Amino acid sequence: MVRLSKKMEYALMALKHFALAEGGIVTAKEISEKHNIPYELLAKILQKLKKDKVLSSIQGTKGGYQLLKKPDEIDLFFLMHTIDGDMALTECQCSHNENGKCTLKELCTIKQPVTKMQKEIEDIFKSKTVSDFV
Amino acid sequence: MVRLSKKMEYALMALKHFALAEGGIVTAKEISEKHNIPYELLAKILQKLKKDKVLSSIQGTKGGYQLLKKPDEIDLFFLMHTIDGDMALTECQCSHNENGKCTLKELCTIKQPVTKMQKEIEDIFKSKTVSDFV
DNA sequence: TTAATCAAGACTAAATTAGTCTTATTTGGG
DNA sequence: CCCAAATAAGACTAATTTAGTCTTGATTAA
Repeated sequence: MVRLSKKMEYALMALKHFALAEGGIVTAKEISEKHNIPYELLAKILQKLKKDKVLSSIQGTKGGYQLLKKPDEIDLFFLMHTIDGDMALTECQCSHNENGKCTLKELCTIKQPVTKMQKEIEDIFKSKTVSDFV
Repeated sequence: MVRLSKKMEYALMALKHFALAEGGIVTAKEISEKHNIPYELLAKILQKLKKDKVLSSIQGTKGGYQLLKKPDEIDLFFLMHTIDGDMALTECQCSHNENGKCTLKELCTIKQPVTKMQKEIEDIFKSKTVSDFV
């Protein structure tokens, strides 16, 4: 099954919200309530986005988050890495398995064409940015 | 995370095996042993492929499976449906949720662009056939 | 009759994903 | 100074999905 994680959906919804706020400060609570996203979960997503320099944060009362990058500078491939970690179509393609952890090893007879397909799907994700979702 | 299921990998490996057997009868056991695929799991995959007219089966001793379709007639989109069921990038895109089961409902603000992206990814799957994996 | 095979469904286990809880820390304002 | 509202971070639990196993039965060539 090929599917965006809930986290990715939430991240996109949140980033759309930030984009529409046009640089203003927005709190996790505001986004959580407006879009019906579990607060704690959203908070962690925003923290990840901060860690990867997509957002900046302001602590304390009157605090919140702000967009650091422009919506059209945030592509979905980057976002997937930030939110979900490695994106790979099959186990043997992802980076932490390059050194022979894939149980199929040389027995796996479909690796090459899968790699090609992987590339094509990655390109789709790279070609989409948050601005496409606003 | 976007990833092919193990079942899809196994199905592709098995179908490649059938393709190379050029119409000959192949048993589940043979494929299972040669490619290190759990027998019972593979057996169920082959049964699904039979149900969707990709393979035909012959029961009894000397039995086995045979390709019914040509490798280039079996595209990965069809295969995903056969093996994994619905393929949808987000919950609200998949057919069994059309009637309002998606918890985000109208609150979901990213539906349209996701639908477009979904279409592009589906097109990639439709453009690949088993013959690309042989 | 027996052994090898497909057929089918129930069951269990493992892995992943989603969501919650708890305990800080920061900071503006009364 | 203290409180309330906010971010920060990690442990924990729950739910879902995926992978794999077990069992029982039917078919058929030798």
